[in-house]
This record gives sequence, structure tokens and C-alpha cells, in this order.
Amino acid sequence: MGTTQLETVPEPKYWHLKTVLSEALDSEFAVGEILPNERELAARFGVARATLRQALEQLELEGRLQRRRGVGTTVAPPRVGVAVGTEQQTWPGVNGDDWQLVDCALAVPPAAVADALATGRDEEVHIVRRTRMSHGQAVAAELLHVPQASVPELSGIDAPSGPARARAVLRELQRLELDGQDRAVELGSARADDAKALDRLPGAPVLLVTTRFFAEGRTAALSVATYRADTCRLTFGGGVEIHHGPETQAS
Amino acid sequence: MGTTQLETVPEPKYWHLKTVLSEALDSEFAVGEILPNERELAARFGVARATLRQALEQLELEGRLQRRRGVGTTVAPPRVGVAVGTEQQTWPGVNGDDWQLVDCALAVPPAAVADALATGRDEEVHIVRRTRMSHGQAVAAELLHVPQASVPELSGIDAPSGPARARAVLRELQRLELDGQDRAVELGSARADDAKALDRLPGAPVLLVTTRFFAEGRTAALSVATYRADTCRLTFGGGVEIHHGPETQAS
DNA sequence: TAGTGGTCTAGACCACCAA
DNA sequence: TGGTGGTCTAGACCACTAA
Repeated sequence: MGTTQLETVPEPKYWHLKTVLSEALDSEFAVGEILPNERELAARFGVARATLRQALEQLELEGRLQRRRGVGTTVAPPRVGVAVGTEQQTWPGVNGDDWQLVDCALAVPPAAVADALATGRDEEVHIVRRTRMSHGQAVAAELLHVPQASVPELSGIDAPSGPARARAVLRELQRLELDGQDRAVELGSARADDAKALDRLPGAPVLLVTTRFFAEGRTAALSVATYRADTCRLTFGGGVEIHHGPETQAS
Repeated sequence: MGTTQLETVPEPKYWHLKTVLSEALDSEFAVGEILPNERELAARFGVARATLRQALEQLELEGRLQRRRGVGTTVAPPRVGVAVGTEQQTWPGVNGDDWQLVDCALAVPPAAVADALATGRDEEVHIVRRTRMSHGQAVAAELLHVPQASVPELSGIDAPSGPARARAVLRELQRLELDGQDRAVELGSARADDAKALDRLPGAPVLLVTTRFFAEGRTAALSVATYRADTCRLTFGGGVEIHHGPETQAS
């Protein structure tokens, strides 16, 4: 009974490591600076490399570090605020947004997309691929699914594929009157092709933004955008910048 | 030269494993069903347990699996849609939202919060803690930071702490006229206390929703809400449910 | 080619939960 | 108490980058 109750919850080593490293990052390192390599750090802290890596992974998840194979581990700049929800709801591709058209193809979408669009599960839709640039870096890759019914005038005309085709699909889409839209954000991991577009490894954590565009009483298009979770902070509403700082560490 | 170029990109074992498991989950398992334990699965696939775990971690990140120490690994239900951005902007705590007041304290917030509120870095603010329930489960924990200047009438009256105090702070806050608000979503890892409130381990991936409330020409309150990233899909706008399906696996 | 982070192994022990 | 997932070790080899 009378035993002093210290260490009721023995903190895992990697968790403690993360805290120590985090504080060191705040006080002793500048953005962009290269950390000692993993073997050296592990030795310095007296832990196995795997344990050290567990701490680094968490810090990378929080956007504090950036690791590149063959190069090293660097201190990451604060996350970039990326405006996702503007007040005015518009079709994709209007005026000067910072999306770049990549290409366009006709293909059968995943079942979940087909269901959301209420197209048949074997029905081909236009899939426009776009990339979003911010501060000279790709921050998002998007697949915009447009049922053929939404762009009826398109059939046969214009280029059969490529950016020209993508432009044509967006142009036709903008002829519809937009009734409203809908967004959802969730955590995911990067598919192989998205990872390549975002310069990350497959499986990297991403924020998945799903947008439904409504017109003529149905879902006229569905966008699935994959944002880099390590470098991006998605902003809604005002779109004003807010200061960023350490916010989710252990104390 | 003439050599056939197979296996140009040798897929990591854990990645392939994840794909195989993912397909098995779709076809052979029902929601809530318990998978074989990790040692058994590793043996069955002929890999080390650590490798198997790497695959399971990814699937958990994508919301396909749920792992609980001492219990086992189960097939997770589809993510719950949680409405975060309603059309009408309101103060927290008005009418029947699904937040539960936990307590309230006067404390010095992290530097990042103090900066956003434009309070001094040593200035104490009211910190109201709330928990959001959905489908009988805690999906979010929130810290609502309210500068003392925003609730001047509060000083000294009412209960000094606890839920009653929290109620009083919110009541006073609602007397201000809300000029607008602002949201940002980013990836984070759960602090120890949030993890406990959300029934997860510390460091679990979370979606961090930061909301600024503007009134009287300044930031009158700042909310930092921590949502479980494994079980939640944050919805903005309509708030309508959309069908969920596998969307970010390798193919 | 040397050095980095990424993957993988085959163990061990611990914290937690249910029976 | 037995079985689960969580942590940790001390190696090994591989893929990638830059010099």
C-alpha cells in the first residue's frame, strides 16, 4: 500500500526520444539543416536504429522532418496553407486556379466512385488528371471523374486524349449550372502513381479530399484529390494564413 | 540489351502483403471479424512479424483494420462521416451539438495558440475541454481557448472550474456577435491526454482541426480539435453521407 | 563509390485484456 | 493465466543519391 507510485506509465523509449528530438529541433536546428544520420543518432541516444526510426517517423508525420533516401534527414519548413474550401463554389478549372492539367482518359472508375456518380459499375467515365502546384512544389494530385452524361457534346470532337482533351472536358462541364458542392477529408496512403506525382514513396500519408459537384439534380462530377499530408495544411473559409507551431507533441 | 526487363521495380514485401490482405478483407471477411493473430499471419505468409506489422499499420491508417492490444485485430467498419463545416457559422456550444463539456481551466496556452489569439505568451486564457461523441464513440477531443478579454463578465462569478465553469464561459462567449470563422485541417499525432480521451495509444494519427472565431475585430476564441483519423471522415458543406469504399490502395 | 534512408529478419520482453 | 498487440534489439542487405 505505502509504496510510492512512480512510473505508473513507463513511457516508451521512442516516445521519449521524439520529445527530446522535438525540443532539439526547436532550439538547435534551423529549417533545412541536415541532421546526423540514423546510425549516428541511434548510437548517440543509445538505442537500436529501429527505435530511433520510430521517433523520426512520428516527427515526419507531424511535418517537422523530411527524410530522403540517399540524401539524409532535414528539418522541414512549416506546413504550407493550401486553400481548399473557398466561399464561392465553382467548377474546377475556372479562371486562374493553381491546378495544371495533366491528361484525360476514358476508363471505368473504382466501384465507390461509380456508386457516388450513380453510373453503372462497368460504365466508362472521363477521368481528368490534374496536379496542384504551390511554392514550386507539387502538393496534390487529383482525379476528376466526369460521367459522359455530364458532357454530352464532347463525344467524338476535340483531341482523343491528353491535356487538350482534358481542357475540352472542363470547358463542357462549365456549361452546366452548378447547384452546389460537398467535401470530405480523410486520411489515406498514397497510391503508387500519386506518390510519384507528389515525389513521395508509395504508402506515404496523404489527405484525401473528395468533392462532389451537383448539377441538374445529380452528381455531375466527383473529384478525388490527394494532398501531401506532411507538407500541407488544408484551409477552409477565409483562407487566411495562421501561424504554425508545435501543437501535438507529448509534453 | 535484349534481356527482358521484368521486375524493374521490386515491390517491397510489406506493400505486396498489404495488397493481398486488402483483397482478402474485401472478399473473405465481414466487418468486426477477428483476423488471425500477428504471429500466425506472419508465419502463414512466410515473413517476419515486423514486416507483417508494417502491412497491418498501413491498413489501419487507411481505416480498414482496428487493432487493440490484448484483444486482437478486427475488420473496421467504414469510416463515420463527421460534419465539421456547417453552412451557418456559430459559436461553439449553441443549441444541440454533439459535444460534451468536460471541464475548464485557466492556463497559459502553447506559444502558437497565444500568437493566434494575440495574447501575451505568458497570459492565461480559459481552456474549455470538450469531447465529441458519434455513434456512441468518442471521435474528437477539443481544447477551446478563450482569452479573458472575450468573456470579461466572467471574472469571479460562477464555479471556479469543472463543467459548470465551462458552461459559463461558453454562455458568455455567445453574447458576442460572431463576425466569421476560419478552419484548417492537418495531420498530427495524438498527445497523451487526447489519446486517452479517444481510446487510442499516444502518437496515433489524428486530424487536427483548428478553428478561429472572429468577433469585435479580433480572434475571440481558438479551437483545436483532435479527430481520430482512423475512424473519421470529416465532411464540409452539405454534410450529406457519401458511400465509402477502398480508394487508396496499390493496384 | 561512399553514404544515406528503406526494407527485412529472428528473436526477446512488456502491457494489456478476457476468461 | 494465456494470448494479444506494442516495444525493442542487433544485426543484414537493398535502393537511391551525389560526388
